Amino acid sequence: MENRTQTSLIALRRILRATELNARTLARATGLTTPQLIVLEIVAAATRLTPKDIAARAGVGQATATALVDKLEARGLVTRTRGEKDRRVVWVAPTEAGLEMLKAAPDPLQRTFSKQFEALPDWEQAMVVAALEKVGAMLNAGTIDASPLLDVGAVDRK
Amino acid sequence: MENRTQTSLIALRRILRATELNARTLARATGLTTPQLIVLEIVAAATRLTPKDIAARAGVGQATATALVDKLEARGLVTRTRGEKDRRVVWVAPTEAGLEMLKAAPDPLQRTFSKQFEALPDWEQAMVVAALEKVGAMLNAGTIDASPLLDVGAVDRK
DNA sequence: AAATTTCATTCGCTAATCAAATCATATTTT
DNA sequence: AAAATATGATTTGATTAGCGAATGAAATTT
Repeated sequence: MENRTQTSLIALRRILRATELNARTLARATGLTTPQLIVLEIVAAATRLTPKDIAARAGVGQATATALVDKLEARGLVTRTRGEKDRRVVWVAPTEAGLEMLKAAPDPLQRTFSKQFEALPDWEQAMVVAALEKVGAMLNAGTIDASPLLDVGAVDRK
Repeated sequence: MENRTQTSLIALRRILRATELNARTLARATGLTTPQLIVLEIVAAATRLTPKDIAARAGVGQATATALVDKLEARGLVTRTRGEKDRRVVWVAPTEAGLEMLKAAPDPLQRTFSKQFEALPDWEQAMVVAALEKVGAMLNAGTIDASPLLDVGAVDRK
């Protein structure tokens, strides 16, 4: 019974796999790619923000954010407006069409999850929440102090 | 309790985020990109297999698998050999250097997770396993759970 | 022997991503 | 005020990933 670690790792992978597949399906359904959809969600959630903010929230570079906004703008899902007070900034906002798109194609994975989660008995909901938070904490603990470990480095450095 | 759904979704996102960051860090440490590393892991776990197998296990097209093997071969991490019996097939196998690379830079996320998981009291291990499996099942309920595709190397291979 | 299937690879194309350079507009210093 | 510096967005140039269709080579089937 020692490979519970294995079992949990497999379960984790299955979760990752499911979300990955979901992203692709969703992308195909909306005609948008995953990164584009993420940006659209970010924009819609904030009602108005700059490319720099988008980059920070999406975890990509500014150049990439600009490129993604280009795509969305070309599709009429977001608009760009020069800042009045500071003309260097650009405000990106969702259009009606953009909001519609999100409403029409809500994240099916989230939907499925929510629906099933809410159907669980109370004790099981509590268990799932506790376990997920535990796992999240464990993984994040790793990322933070794993830096030295990661620099096993020079493996391929020149 | 509407809130618990939210909480669990947030926890899930945190887990996804952690794994994503991990992939990037790891890629940087090894000098390989994430897909390349995945392929290398698959190859190393199987000791010898065809591009077709790789494609199936990595969940990408055959053409993409070929391209990734190209990169790894150019770096001297894997070798290609024509099949003796059936000359259409190509056997891809890890080189010493390839195995070294994986040994030198093992997946830190898995490491951290395993370590912390094993430190948990028995009841909590059981809870985490149960919850992760539950979540996996819930997420997969929506999609068609392609079992062969789940066969992603290292972790779940003997 | 001819047709079909099966693999791997190549080709053309799109998308994501980054770093560095560029351009326009503040803000700060001298 | 003029010059220097800083900031924000974009452009440019490059690499990587990925797909589908076409190609080529080697079985296998008819």
